[in-house]
Order: sequence, then structure tokens, then C-alpha cells
Amino acid sequence: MKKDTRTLLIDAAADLLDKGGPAEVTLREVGRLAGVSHNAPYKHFASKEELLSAVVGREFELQSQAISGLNVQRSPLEALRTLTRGYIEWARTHPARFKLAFADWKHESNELAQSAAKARVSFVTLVANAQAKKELPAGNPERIAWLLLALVHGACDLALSGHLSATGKGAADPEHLADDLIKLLSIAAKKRS
Amino acid sequence: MKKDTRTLLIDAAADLLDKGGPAEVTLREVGRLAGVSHNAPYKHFASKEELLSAVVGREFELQSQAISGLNVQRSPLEALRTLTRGYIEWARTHPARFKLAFADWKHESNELAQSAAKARVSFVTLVANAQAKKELPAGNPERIAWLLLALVHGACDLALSGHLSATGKGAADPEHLADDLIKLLSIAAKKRS
DNA sequence: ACCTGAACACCGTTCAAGT
DNA sequence: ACCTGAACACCGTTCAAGT
Repeated sequence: MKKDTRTLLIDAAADLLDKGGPAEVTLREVGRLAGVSHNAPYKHFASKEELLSAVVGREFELQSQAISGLNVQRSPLEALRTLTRGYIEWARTHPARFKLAFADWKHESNELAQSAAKARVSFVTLVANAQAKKELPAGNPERIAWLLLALVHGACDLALSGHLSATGKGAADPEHLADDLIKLLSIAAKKRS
Repeated sequence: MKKDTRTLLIDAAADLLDKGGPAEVTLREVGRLAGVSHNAPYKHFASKEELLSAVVGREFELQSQAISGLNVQRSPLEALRTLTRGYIEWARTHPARFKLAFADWKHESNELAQSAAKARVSFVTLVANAQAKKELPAGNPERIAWLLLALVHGACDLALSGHLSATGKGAADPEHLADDLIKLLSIAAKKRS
């Protein structure tokens, strides 16, 4: 099955992005890697920004599939742990895609917002499941989902930019911080109100 | 008191950055705003990246001064709340500086790392104070400081890139999420072990 | 020591033209 | 419908020269 030019262009852009960030993604090199001329991309994307947006959109799609495909774990809390691990893994292996996914989108495409939103719906469901089993405190599940996501995202972003490398015993990597928050949440869940 | 050229260049770069991100910061325009030629910046900075790095360095310096200048509040917990509010305010009013501060620094200057580290020392001290008054759970103060910083940072980053705008009752802004975490921490502090 | 003006290589984008 | 090659404007960077 041959890939169409559009897909080849996105593949090439993703590769270059991984290699050296958005600056490394030149339309000339993208075209070369895809085997077309340096401005063939304009027949598929209105601008370089739209091409990069397509790369990010595909990332969100993959992520939302990964979440949906999560096997039922021993407990909802365990599933949440797996989920955060996946997010951290993604940020570590594809830092440029991670950074770009949360960059400022001047022409914020509606399509991009939708694929991102889709990826988060399953996440909120997991939280609600954990609440039903009293493994997380009561309250709006979206709010708790945001709390978890914000922490994991922030820890990844700080780690990637080298702002989290504590020395010695204070060492805190994203995995540890995520576990810390989940622990705090389960403590609050067990507290009699 | 006349500002020297170097300061004028940093001022101009910061202004352009606020206006439209790093792409808007062209050395030609920086020079024009500073009243010098388009390549005079090269007599003060080795590259555009170093100029931007200087802008970020100044931001961290200002932040560390702001933390040090925090008046003693009614409680350490209240001081932490004020601190997070300041961070969020900074991210909201200068989103481009915020994003740039945590971008990938290819030539990660040692100077930049130091000014960032300096800004965090006072933060850890605040956490330790709160622990001494039993307002935060025991444990490594750095670890708890990272937890707070990661959450607030992540919430700001998600909010800026439009990934946090929940609809209706699930609405979560950085301030709410920060309060949620501080609440969770104080619950854990009060729990008998 | 600091600055200027010309020049170079590179890149995003446009356009007229080809199949 | 999709692609090509030339061309344009812009930008980071370098260099020889000025005070």
C-alpha cells in the first residue's frame, strides 16, 4: 500500500521535527524527503504552520487511541498510573512534538482543538471510574483530571527544559511527582468528611 | 541615567517578543528600536539565541527578586498562595516570555541555569517554613516544591495553549488548580500517620 | 571598544506554466 | 488535480572598513 504524498509530507516533517525542532523543518527538505519539489507541500497545506499542525494533530489522534486501548487494569488508579506513564514516555521520546503540541497556535485550527479534546474525554472517564470505586475523592471528575494532567504536563515540560534536575535526595522526575499527586488524592479519598 | 546599548537591545527584544513571539524578534528591528544598525547586536551577543537568552535571564532575575521580597504573610501557606498567584500572573501577562523561558536551549547557558536555580531556592525555603508550622506534610521540601511548581507551571502552559478551557462547571483555571493542590497537601498534613 | 554598510546563504511564499 | 522551476522578500550571520 503506497502512502499518498500528503502522508509522506507529514512523515518527513515529523522526522525533521524530531531531529532539531521546528527550525529544522524546512519545506525544501520536507519536499526532498517526500520525493517532490520544494513547494509541492503548498498543494496540501496552506503554510508551514499548517503542515506542523497536521503533525501535531496526528500525535493527538495516536494518543487518544492509546488511551482508548488501555486494558482494564487491576484498579482504575492503576490505569491512571499507566496513562501518566504513557504521557511521560511520549514527552521523553518525542520532546519536539511535545513542545510543539502546546505551542502558541496563531491560526488555532478547530480540527486540532477537536482531536485534543477527544484525547481527554477518555481520560476524564478513567477518573470518574476511580471515583466510583472511592479510589479518588468525590467532586467534579473533570477538575481532578485537569489537576493530574496539569501536573504531569508541567513536570514533563520542566524536565525537558532542564528545570527539574534536582541534585541528590531532592531529585524529582515526572514519574515520582505523578505518583506523589495520586497518593495525595487517595489520602483525601480515604479521609472521612 | 542613560541606558547602555546592551540594555536597550534587551529591552527592544523583550518588546518584540511580547508582540509576536520569537519570530517577531528580528535583529534588524531590534537594532532599529535601539537606534543602532541591524548588526550592532553582534557586538554584544554572539547570536539571536543569546540575545533571547539574555531576555529570559532577566526574567528569572526579576522573579527571584519578587520571591525574596515577599512580605511575611499571615501564614507560610498564604505566602505560597501569593507566590503561585504571581507566577500565574507572569505567565498571563507575558506569555511569550513564559513560553521562551522553558523552550529548548540548544546552547544551554550556564548563566541561565544559575539564575533559574536562584529563583527556586527561596521557593523551597517557603515550603520548609510551611512544613515547620505543620501546614504542609513532612518530607523533602524540594520534592513538595517541585510538585507545586510543576502543577502551576503545567496549568499555565495548558491554559496558554488553550488546552485547559473546560466548558461549564468543569472549568479549571490555574488559580483553582493551585488551590486544589495546596488543599490536598494540607489535608495530608493533618492526617495522623 | 563599538559601530556601519554591503554581501552571502537560506527560507517561506508566490506565480506562471506544465501534465 | 497535482506538480515544477524561477523569482521575490526577508532574515541571520559574516566581513572589511570606519571612529
